Amino acid sequence: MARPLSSEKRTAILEAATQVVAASGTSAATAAIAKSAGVAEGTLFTYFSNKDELLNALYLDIKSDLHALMTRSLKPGGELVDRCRGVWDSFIGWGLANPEKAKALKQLAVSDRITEETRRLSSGLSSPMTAMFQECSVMVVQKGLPKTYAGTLMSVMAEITASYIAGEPAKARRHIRAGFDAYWRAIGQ
Amino acid sequence: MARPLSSEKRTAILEAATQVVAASGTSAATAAIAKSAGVAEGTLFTYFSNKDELLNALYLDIKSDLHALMTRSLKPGGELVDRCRGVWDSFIGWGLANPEKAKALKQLAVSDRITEETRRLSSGLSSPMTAMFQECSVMVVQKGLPKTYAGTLMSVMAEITASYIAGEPAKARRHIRAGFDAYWRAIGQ
Amino acid sequence: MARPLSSEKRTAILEAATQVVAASGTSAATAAIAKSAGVAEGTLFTYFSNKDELLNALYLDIKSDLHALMTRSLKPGGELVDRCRGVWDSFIGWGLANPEKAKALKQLAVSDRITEETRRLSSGLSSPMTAMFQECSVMVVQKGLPKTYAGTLMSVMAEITASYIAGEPAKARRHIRAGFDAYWRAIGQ
Amino acid sequence: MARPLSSEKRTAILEAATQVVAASGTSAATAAIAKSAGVAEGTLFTYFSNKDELLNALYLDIKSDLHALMTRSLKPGGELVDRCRGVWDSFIGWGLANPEKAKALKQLAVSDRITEETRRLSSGLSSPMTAMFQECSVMVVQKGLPKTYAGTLMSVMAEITASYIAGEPAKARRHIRAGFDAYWRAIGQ
DNA sequence: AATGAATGAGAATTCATTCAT
DNA sequence: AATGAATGAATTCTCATTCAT
Repeated sequence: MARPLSSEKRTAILEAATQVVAASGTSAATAAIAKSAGVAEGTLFTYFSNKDELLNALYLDIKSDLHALMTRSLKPGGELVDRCRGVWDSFIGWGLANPEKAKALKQLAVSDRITEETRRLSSGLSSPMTAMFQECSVMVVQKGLPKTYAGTLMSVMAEITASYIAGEPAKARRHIRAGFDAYWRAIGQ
Repeated sequence: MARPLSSEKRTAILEAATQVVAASGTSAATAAIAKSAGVAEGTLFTYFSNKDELLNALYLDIKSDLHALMTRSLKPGGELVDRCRGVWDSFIGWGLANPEKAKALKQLAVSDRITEETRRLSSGLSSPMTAMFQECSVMVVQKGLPKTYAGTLMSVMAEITASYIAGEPAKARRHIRAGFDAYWRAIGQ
Repeated sequence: MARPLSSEKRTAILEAATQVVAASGTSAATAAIAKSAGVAEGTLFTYFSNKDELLNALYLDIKSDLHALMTRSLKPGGELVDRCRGVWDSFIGWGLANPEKAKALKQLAVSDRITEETRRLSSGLSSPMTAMFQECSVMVVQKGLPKTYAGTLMSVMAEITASYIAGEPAKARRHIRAGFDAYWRAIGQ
Repeated sequence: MARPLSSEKRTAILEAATQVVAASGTSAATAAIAKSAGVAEGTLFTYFSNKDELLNALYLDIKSDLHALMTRSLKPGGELVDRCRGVWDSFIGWGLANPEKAKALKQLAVSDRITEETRRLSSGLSSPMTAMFQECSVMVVQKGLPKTYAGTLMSVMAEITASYIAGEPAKARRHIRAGFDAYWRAIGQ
């Protein structure tokens, strides 16, 4: 007993899982993840009782990271449009700075191994952001769109913007700006 | 000439694959697909030389189905906005009418088992639609967005619209209309 | 009914089997043999009721070919040593002229799919040769060796001679002569 | 350090493989080998990464065993003929004492799953024996035979001697003596 | 707690043989 | 008789998970 679970090891496993899932999808072998984390195959299972639990934890971990960043970048006050643009910028910036996390997240998002519970938990992560998108909901509903539309749309539009940037890194700034403008035309004022 | 390869059987396998991939993703077992198609495990491999070939064929098959419908719904002439709305409507209508195909397609689209070649083939399927989105490219480029933006954006916006409809089937009409209006604000005129 | 079994087709299958077994051993697929013979997969089974029967027939076929040649080259009369040398020469000549048959035969000889019955049948094939080796048996028995030693030894010594020739084709004549001389020292006078 | 790889288990697998390959050839199922070794099907693959590796390891293992014995029986000094006879005796003795190893070796020797590399490794196993056959090479070359003839011929002549002994075990001594005498007439003095 | 060997239930694929045409 | 699609048992190998050390 004695030795407590090491959070370093847990982190190492999650980081390794990010790389490996980004590269090979959710069918990545747990042995490959353990090896990449520098721990034994069996050790992985003292931190996560099975592969699904690991994948769900990874999903939450990456989402937390993303939301933490976006929340940090959300200075209260100012025009709604400016705050939204700030979130948009940091959202895309995160994807460019963390391509492996972004890729892993994409894989996890479509996997049926991520439970509804996990998805629910992840969407409740960032209250400041939630609040901001709630402010948007008035505009959005006036247009006949569902309340949560602003958040959902930003997520998918940011993603396609990121993929255009991946193809033309030199034009990143233009894509970011034009992408947000399109977004705002769709839902803003 | 012995028993000829039966296109019914090929179709049955593709249909079974649609169901099974929709339910379990691309990790679905070929045995499960064969069983669901009512053929022997080995028979699957007389129609598709291996699993990857089956998945790629399935991707093309579903895409063809979708594009065929959208092309049919594309009456030449008339305002660009009206033609775009027609495509939008039939795109979403197809997803609602073929939820399994839509779900399977989503899984296939993110799988790295679908080759670049297949993706290329599938995007060249519907020339009338390609032409329509090319008409959009002028507007889109004026807004600083990439040439292919109109098609890409419609695809993701239609998809989120479909998911809202799935949650509130009664409001389908409203979602479809409001969704397209948002789309057109983003890229149109 | 009508059409009788075509001996051409039977021959084609045996020839194809020779090639394919030479190349891939007795684990060669019957489908590969049929294809190489230019007949349908199923047709093979109207000529040979199963794979083992085909392999045994092939063994006998090749052995017959070999024995026929050696019997032809056996002119009656003359010294025993000269007749033996004649058989030796034609034995090795056959292997050099029919490398695929030789290779297939080698594979078949060690396979446990060739029955004892087949092996027995094959050794009784050439009576003139049997007679010659029986003449040898006197010498051989005087040396404390088993009666059938002369035939057995020639078979293995010729085979290693052939493999040396395969490595140094230019020295074929010398290998053939020196090989026989060694053989005759072992069992002759 | 968890359970260490057990050399007992490795040995058990190789022994099981010997039996099974002797009985069924190289097409023996890995499952059958594992079962016969008393380990799980998967365990075989922690000791040998695939079937070919197992077969090659088995080939080397049996050859080592054989060469070790023959090397042990090779007392330095004395006449060449006596040393050769010693090797001959122990070669045949090994085959009689280890019929399964002998049979498995025969199957492996003709299989194309045994690589050139493995064959090369195996022939370099016993340097004392190599040296002895090199001493023979002078005699052999004088007779117009290839340098390596002595070793090659002993191998095949011993093998046919062993098979005669298998048919008449009571006459083992006579076969062994007469066989070697024939061998020595062929290549000696 | 950490390790990694052991396990055995699948997974994809092959293939001899059958059988509808 | 000839064809080749259909069959399903068998094969090699993988992998999440367990468990002895």
